[in-house]
Amino acid sequence: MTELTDKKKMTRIRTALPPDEELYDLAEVFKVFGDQTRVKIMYSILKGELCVAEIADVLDMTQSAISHQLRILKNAKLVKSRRDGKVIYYSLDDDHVAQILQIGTEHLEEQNEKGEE
Amino acid sequence: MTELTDKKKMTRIRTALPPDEELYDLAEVFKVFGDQTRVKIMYSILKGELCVAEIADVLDMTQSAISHQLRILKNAKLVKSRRDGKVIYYSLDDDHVAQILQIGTEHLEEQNEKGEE
DNA sequence: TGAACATATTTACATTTGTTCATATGTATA
DNA sequence: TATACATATGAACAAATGTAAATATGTTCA
Repeated sequence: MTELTDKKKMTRIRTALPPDEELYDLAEVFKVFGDQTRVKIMYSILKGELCVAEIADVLDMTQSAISHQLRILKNAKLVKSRRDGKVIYYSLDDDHVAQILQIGTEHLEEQNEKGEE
Repeated sequence: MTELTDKKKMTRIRTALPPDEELYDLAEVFKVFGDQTRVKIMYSILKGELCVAEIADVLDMTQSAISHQLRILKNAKLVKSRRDGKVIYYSLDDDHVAQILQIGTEHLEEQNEKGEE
């Protein structure tokens, strides 16, 4: 007599999952990574801080658009800011941000290699 | 005579960015990570493969919903599948997927610690 | 082959998300 | 304090995204 699914095993796996709240937060963080403009902003400040106007110049977008995305990035704690007079400089908040960008890029490269075979 | 932005510096940074197509693809991958259900699915199969019905059982969701999300995960090459009779088993596609989940979780923990201070 | 089962797909809908334009806030300095 | 400058915000709209219900596909085995 076999069951469709091994209830005990499924319960074990379900119990081992991180709490819902943590998984929710995790998804929220990745959601912030999931936009081309924001990825570009993060890459722009990967090597050093830039102010809003500079980022807008690099990406050739309006100051308003950049400011909006920077707020989202800052709320998610992916970037931090520092004021110097009337200029506000933005940089990546912690090392994990660069790491995630890096591993994501590696993943893409690996998948591309696989695809070429 | 100072400029608002140092055009040469901005051009240098702009030129150093990965090509647009790559940044687009990167954002697309993270977009797939940016959903609670998909994060849960990936965590469910972190330690070993499961079939659709089992995942549906673990997450207490319909088979249809899980199947939809699995297709999105598979298109993004985040999970792979293997058929055994009529059952299809899903597992993480490559090690980067687990790494990204891991670093994302670390990021959250670090930010939570900062917040508690 | 046909019935039963596991998974996939289609369609339609509601919600979320990104962008733009206009305007507001806050800071430095004359 | 008035002005100029750098950045932030609000509202409105278009586009992308997730979900649910119904149905289709593909596989096994009697």
